[in-house]
Amino acid sequence: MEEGLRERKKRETRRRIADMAMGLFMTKGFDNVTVAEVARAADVSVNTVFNYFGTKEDLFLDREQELQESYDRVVRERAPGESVVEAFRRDYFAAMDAGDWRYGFNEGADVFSRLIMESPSLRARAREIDHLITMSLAATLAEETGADPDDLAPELVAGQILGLTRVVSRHLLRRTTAGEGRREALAALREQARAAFDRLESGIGGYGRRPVE
Amino acid sequence: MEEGLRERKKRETRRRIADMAMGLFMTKGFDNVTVAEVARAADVSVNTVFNYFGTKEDLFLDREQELQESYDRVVRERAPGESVVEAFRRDYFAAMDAGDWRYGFNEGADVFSRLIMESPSLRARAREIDHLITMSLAATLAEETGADPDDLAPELVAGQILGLTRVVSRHLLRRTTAGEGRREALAALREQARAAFDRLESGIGGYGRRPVE
DNA sequence: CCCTAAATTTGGAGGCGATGAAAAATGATC
DNA sequence: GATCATTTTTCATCGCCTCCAAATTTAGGG
Repeated sequence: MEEGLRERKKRETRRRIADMAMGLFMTKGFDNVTVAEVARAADVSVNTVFNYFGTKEDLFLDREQELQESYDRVVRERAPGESVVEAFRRDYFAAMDAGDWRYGFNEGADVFSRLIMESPSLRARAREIDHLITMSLAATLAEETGADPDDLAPELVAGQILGLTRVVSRHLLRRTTAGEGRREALAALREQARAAFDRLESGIGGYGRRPVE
Repeated sequence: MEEGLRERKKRETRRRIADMAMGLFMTKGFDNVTVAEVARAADVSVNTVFNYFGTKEDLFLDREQELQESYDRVVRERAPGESVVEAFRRDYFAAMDAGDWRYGFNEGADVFSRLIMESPSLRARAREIDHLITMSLAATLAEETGADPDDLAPELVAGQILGLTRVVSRHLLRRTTAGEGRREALAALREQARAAFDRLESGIGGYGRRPVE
């Protein structure tokens, strides 16, 4: 009894709902699709949709929660002699080469991101998830470094690192959206990511220093 | 015709709605107050409430938008020879001494913050405002430093600085909520804020470096 | 097979935030 | 005081979401 009929049907229903929803969102935009519409397309009742997904937003941002585990692993599996930032730098550049979806480097990530940007409720939910992921990473950092519970460093470091990846990846979206070829945009991004990580490592103490008159 | 009766009444109505709303929110919690309730308390119709405030959340977070201008000024009015981070450090510590509400140092900021934390929709809206403020600060930084439009430094620096203030200020809330006296909590916070700004200036390049085996 | 217990799905009623349009009230203007 | 513009109200409606009870489906044992 590895997997009963019940379990399989549940998994299938969940997937059918999510797939139908994504299809509708992609073609019509998130706010122009009602939950009733999704339910009809998936051939279930509205209540069943809310049975599997807490909110309409979760229909769209289903996979985002997996990121949490991914980032935690980057820290935990960093190499001997490697700092946390170095580990993320390595992970980020590897993701660029591999077209990893975690940082928005996959084909079609632009459509996905644009849909989020265009919907206030999706933006809000995405930010909430970002925050949860940051807190999770902070907890992992605190555990890995044996930090004091009152030490703010883990939370600050987590915020700075993830903030960096989000800003840099968002810039890629801006460029491709502006019509620039994906190839050139990625090449330019590599340089900007390098500079960003460098600045993160060496600090921004002198940034924008006003000259003495 | 400095100010007609019309203008005055509008201002009064707006204020009455905001005040009544805040009073209800404080005593019953944000999610336990309906817009209809606010309207009744302010003696207007529901539509009038939405006439003055775009959403229910804006009833609560009315003043937050002023922060934008405030942070921009910190950058623009930094002293000769002073870097951006130094200017914010100075502003932040001055605010601590003055009990400034901008960073949550005023009396009663804890109640305010707790209400935000406890309501998902308020949290979401607060984060959206945070993001807008960060983007505004980034634009100011770009202008002040004459940065290239493709330079990500302004956005990254803005995010790091404001992220720092939010994390540190949130820690004060955690401490006072835990029962610690405001006096001691503030004293401890000073040291933590100093460490946080130092780390921001000098970078986190070596953070969490795993020892070579 | 049949029966029962448990899980899943459904329908219906309703609350709440938000929008839109037309009617009513109020202030401004001449 | 009549007229015009603005503001407020009323009324209708939509969409997300919750709660509850009834109906359906599956699991497991006789």
